[in-house]
Amino acid sequence: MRETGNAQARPYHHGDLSRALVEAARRILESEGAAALSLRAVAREAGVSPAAPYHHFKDKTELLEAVAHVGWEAIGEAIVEARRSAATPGEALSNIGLAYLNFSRENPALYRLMYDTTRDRTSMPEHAKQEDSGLYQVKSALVQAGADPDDELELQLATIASWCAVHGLAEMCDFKDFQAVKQRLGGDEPFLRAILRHFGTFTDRSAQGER
Amino acid sequence: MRETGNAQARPYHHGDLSRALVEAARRILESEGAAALSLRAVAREAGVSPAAPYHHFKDKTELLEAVAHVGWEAIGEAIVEARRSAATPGEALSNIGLAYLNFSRENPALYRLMYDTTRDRTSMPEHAKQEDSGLYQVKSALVQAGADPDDELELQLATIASWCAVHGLAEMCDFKDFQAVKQRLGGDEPFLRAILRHFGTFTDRSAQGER
DNA sequence: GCACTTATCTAAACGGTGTCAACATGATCT
DNA sequence: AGATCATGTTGACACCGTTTAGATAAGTGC
Repeated sequence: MRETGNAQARPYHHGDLSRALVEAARRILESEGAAALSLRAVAREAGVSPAAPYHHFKDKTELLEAVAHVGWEAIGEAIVEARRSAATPGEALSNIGLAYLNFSRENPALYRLMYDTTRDRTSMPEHAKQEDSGLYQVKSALVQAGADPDDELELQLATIASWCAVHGLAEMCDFKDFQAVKQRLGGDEPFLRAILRHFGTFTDRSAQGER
Repeated sequence: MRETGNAQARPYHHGDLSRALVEAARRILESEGAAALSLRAVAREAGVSPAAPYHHFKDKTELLEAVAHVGWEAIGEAIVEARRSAATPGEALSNIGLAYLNFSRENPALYRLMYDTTRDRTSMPEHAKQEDSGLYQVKSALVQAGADPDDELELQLATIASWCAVHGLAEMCDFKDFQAVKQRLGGDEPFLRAILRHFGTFTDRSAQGER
């Protein structure tokens, strides 16, 4: 009954709350920050009682994980897109890094939430393990940029290093201490590119030195 | 009055609570984790009422910052020591990185707390800005390892990159996804060394390729 | 149509939290 | 001595995550 309007199933009397809750959470995260993201606030924002979410998520944690999930999907899409639009393999690598960083700078609270939930489980988000996911695109981009595809160990090390480096940069890139350097380089993006270039794993291995 | 026993000033009737609170917090952090670190729990552990801490710290945040502070001091000392015990400039660089990583692995909850509080202020901990602090030792170690001391910009970029990379690795190094690689390399330390070697900024610039 | 089951939501409560105002205590100073 | 001020306690407040019990509405079988 009712128009099935929004594409996905809307099962019972309220409309599908779980989606509404996740969206409410994202809204709060953007407008008021992580400190204001209480279960009760999310329920309030969605117009239901504080206990309602417990019929859709066993925990506050589980709700946050759902929010993080959509975040990982979004950043994954941004990465595939960034890679596709690159001219050279070397550019693809730095584009991936830049896409990751742009996402984290545009959604800082969401990115922190994403990372906190994955860190609590001490394991990569599920997407990262699927070939088509956009997160482990780094590995194949490394190969295209000149890494030896037969040296699996070396490849994994380079991938892990890339991941760590770009995550660290994502968390620190807005530190005030870097402002002077940023200005000297002419803005945020040149700064990020410069730092990426210092990470061994984001540089072009095929020797013609991009850009 | 009373024996001045523990070296430092113990001003009023209880003994100096602020130090006791910080130590209580560290104890809780180690034994029960960050989730259990409430102001009330800290007060309980220190044997005072829940409101007592407010005469020494204006906030829970301010108490946590004090805890983080002693953490930064400790990691700084570990870094100077690690650098001192290095034979070559290249070894000094990787030793610094490794000391940082060892500290974060031995005190995971404390390290996370340290980083969370500095991140909330979006600026490096104060120690990092002092020449003798052990944190900006990276810069001078880079010079000794072959970086051009006159190119201030390049030097700062390399330092920032090192910092970001090692922080990212510190946060991710216990991910289960890396266990296979670790085993293949024969343990945690070889793994960490290998990743460090992939960070452009931690490699020896003086061309003789350490180890 | 009906009863019955099941999913969903509400109301009310519990223990825990950060914080504050009011008050008590004891050290220090003149 | 008394006054002052730093330090402590008590008790309250609003908010939090979570659970229990009960209301309501949708789907299912007759």
